[in-house]
Amino acid sequence: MKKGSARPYHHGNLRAEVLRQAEAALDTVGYQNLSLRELSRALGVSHAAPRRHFADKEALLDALACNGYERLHDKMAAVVKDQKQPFETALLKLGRAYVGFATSHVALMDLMLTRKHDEQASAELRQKAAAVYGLPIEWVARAQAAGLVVPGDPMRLALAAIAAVQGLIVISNKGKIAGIPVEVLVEEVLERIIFGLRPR
Amino acid sequence: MKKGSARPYHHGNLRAEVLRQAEAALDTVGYQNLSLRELSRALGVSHAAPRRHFADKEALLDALACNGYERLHDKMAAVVKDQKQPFETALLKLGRAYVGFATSHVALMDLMLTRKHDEQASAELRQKAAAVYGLPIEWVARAQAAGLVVPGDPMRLALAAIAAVQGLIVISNKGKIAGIPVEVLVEEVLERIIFGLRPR
DNA sequence: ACCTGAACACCGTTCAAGT
DNA sequence: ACCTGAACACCGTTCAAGT
Repeated sequence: MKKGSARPYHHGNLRAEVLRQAEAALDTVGYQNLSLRELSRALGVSHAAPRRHFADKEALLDALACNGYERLHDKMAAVVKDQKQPFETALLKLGRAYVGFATSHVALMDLMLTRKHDEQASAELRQKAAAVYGLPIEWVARAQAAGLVVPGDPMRLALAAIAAVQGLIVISNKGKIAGIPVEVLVEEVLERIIFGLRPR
Repeated sequence: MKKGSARPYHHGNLRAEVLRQAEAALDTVGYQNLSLRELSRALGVSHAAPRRHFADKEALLDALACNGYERLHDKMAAVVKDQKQPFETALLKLGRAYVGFATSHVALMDLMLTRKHDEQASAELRQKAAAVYGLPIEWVARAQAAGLVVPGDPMRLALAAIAAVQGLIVISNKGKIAGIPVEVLVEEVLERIIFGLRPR
């Protein structure tokens, strides 16, 4: 193989390539240990090249998290596309989708949660994260309109369900709690919470 | 040579000093950006000195997290010391204590949660974390014995409450969700979950 | 416009040597 | 036993220069 002849000077799609490579590395090294220099090396590019597309490491992490929230939202929105399914079904499906994403993208989810609270998080990231949490809130509001859920601020009512699902993921280790898969536990927990939301 | 001096070089008990300095730095820089060299500098000690007491940076973080779980457990155990208080009261107090600790030690809590899942986390850390989660489980078991909670595995029943409290903390930003203090929300959420645990 | 390569100021970790 | 100081192999970031 001839040195230097393997790649054109202008990579052409470096931004996308860096993101792809970074996410691939995420699950093996964790987001803490992502190295811009190592990513550049893996892509056969100088260590300063990514700078053209990401102002700094934070910007790359932000873009990764943003992309994650986008995919998570798409996945969740898809399972509640059918507006005619029962409220309980929709909420369970949303929980399952969230948990499914979290367990299959552990490091990415970790990054997403961490960056969402960062002072310097982009407005885009905040907006994409809010869209995810908006889905269950919307369904609670819908259920209220149908008289299936006690009256009150839909956001505050949905919070028990959202927090529980989020908490299960945080507490869990490699998708399990005390040996039981989170996929199983999320059903139990959500059913109990749905019961607690019923008009008395 | 018999020494009257309590400190061999610079510090008598470097281990304790490093831990203290590290926790002080935690809330200003976040656990991600803790630097052993900077801690050493602040303590007026060589950058290699802490190594005598902490095998590596992970060991220091592990010790910090361990210490955190110990204090959290003490705080939670104290509020349920009175074995005669009602089940609901005890669970609410446990939730408040957990949230109170988390909101007043944001960076430390972040570290504790992260390290608990780490492959290389010490057995001591795991045990101390488990003790914390054992407290609400114990109270669910107690309530079951009194016929106040539906039958079933106490751990799985307590999980909705534990997960919800944990989730509120993770979702929250600087102790608030949508502008509402987590201290307020945790009461609402726990009351709803307690309702869901009642025998039907 | 996009990328390189040297330079700078930091890290964590190791280790022979000092006290 | 406890700590130092130099050394090593990494970082992220900056910037003049190349294509």
